[in-house]
Amino acid sequence: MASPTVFDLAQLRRGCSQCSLQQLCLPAGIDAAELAQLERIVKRRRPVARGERLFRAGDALQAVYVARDGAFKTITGNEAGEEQIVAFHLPGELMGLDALGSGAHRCEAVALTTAQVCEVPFESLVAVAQQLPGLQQRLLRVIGQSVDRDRDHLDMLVRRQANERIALFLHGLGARLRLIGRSGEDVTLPMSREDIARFLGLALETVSRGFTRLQDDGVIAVSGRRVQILDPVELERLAHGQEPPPQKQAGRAAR
Amino acid sequence: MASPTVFDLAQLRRGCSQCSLQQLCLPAGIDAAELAQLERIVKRRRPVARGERLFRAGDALQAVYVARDGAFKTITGNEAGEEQIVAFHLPGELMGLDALGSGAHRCEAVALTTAQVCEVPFESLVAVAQQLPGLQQRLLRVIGQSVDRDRDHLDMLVRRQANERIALFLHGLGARLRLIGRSGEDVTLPMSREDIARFLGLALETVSRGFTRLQDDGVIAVSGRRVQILDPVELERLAHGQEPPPQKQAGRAAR
DNA sequence: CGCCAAATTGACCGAGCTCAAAACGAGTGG
DNA sequence: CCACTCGTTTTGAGCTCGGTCAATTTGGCG
Repeated sequence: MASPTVFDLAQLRRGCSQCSLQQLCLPAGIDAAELAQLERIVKRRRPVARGERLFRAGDALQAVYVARDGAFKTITGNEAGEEQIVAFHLPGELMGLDALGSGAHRCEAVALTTAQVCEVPFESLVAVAQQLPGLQQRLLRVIGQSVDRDRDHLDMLVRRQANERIALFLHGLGARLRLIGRSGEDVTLPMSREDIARFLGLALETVSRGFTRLQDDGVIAVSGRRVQILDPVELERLAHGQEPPPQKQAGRAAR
Repeated sequence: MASPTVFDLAQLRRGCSQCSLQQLCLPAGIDAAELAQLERIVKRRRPVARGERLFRAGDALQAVYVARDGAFKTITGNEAGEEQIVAFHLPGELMGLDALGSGAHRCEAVALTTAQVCEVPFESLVAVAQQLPGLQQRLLRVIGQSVDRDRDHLDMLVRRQANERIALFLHGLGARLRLIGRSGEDVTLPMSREDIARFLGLALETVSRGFTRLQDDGVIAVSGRRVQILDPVELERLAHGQEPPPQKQAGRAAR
């Protein structure tokens, strides 16, 4: 929305050295010569359309992926057919590591919006990492960060009230958006209420009610997928399980 | 129980090449020369007592650990002070990888029973892996398997009924025990009901009731921490969300 | 303007949490 | 061998949070 979305071939060709995610993505902390070697194996793909899949469950591990912009969800199909959301992926966050254990993907990566994706053939990545200690360490760290996000997700699901989960979700999303230089206080959610519900282990109605509650309490302002964090401090309090103080500034009594 | 538990110094000194976990642990799939190089950096520690900690939250990443026998839990402290159980670790399953992302441990590893532990200094491990492609791949795979277990845990917690979680837990534990050559049908649980509850995101009373229910239905026999799987097929059905058939063989009507 | 998907709101109900008490088992000491 | 204690586990009873079903409302788009 903010920037023109014309099809910019030049931008498409830009390498890691000019990518705004350089400090967050695999290239972080390796020197110029090493960067060149990494760049040689990275493929940049043309835009991925909303709903398109990078890989499917059962696919052999060919490559790992990083979005330059846009957003993805990784999902697994419950044997009941219901889809469960494993993670959301923002730009700079690696996708495809779920195949490390068995060599085949356990989930599918679906684009939530149109997106630009870098693809790194896995064999080449491992081979290059073998030669470059810096990249090797970087790779382990990126994997670790992905595990950390999974852990945060887990913390969100265990023994937490619905409202707590929702606050935690908004809080965490804001923090990650700020990391990639976007506002964490004025967010246009790339995912539906149903996606959020399936991520948080709640019914979609509960998510909707939670949003409404936060709005009534003056913590956020919601308009469809646009969410503004009005009171980050209070949001953080709620995320950590504190009940809202009995009386609040915004008009809740007046319905 | 089966083998004498005298303090066996010789066994303590035995290297990876004679370890029964060789096929599951890091050494799997690397050749003899490589194995020797790995062995050089592995430290074997004397027994760890029940309740002892391998590392604490916030500790810098020094080493990763593998139990040769015994069992561990990794826990994180809820800010509320309540401990949340992140994972249980059986022999051959790596511990300490939670520090990969930030360089510091996010959780603590606590021994559930007396245990024998191998300690692998992390820096050395990475350095050796740098030189040995086989070990490098092995390391990534072991990390991946650990992520897979986390994923299974997550699947257990999201949108699953209490009874389903419990069945899934027993089923998964049995499968992992069978992998290390122990019976999956006759298990002495190393953890308390409370530990299980904190792992499954349930109240301990709910876990206890779930066990009783499974016993009443003739699926398992429970006696304290001893659990026998009487009907593995039915257990698997329950684990996958199927309700028990209306009429069961065992006497439930007769209380 | 009308259509369809997404989101909100309402009403009801049941799984599972909480509080409470009893039963059990493993030590410990007389 | 029994009595006593302490921790773990089981069982019971009631209530609440959040799921389910259903009816609107909203918003995007042809």
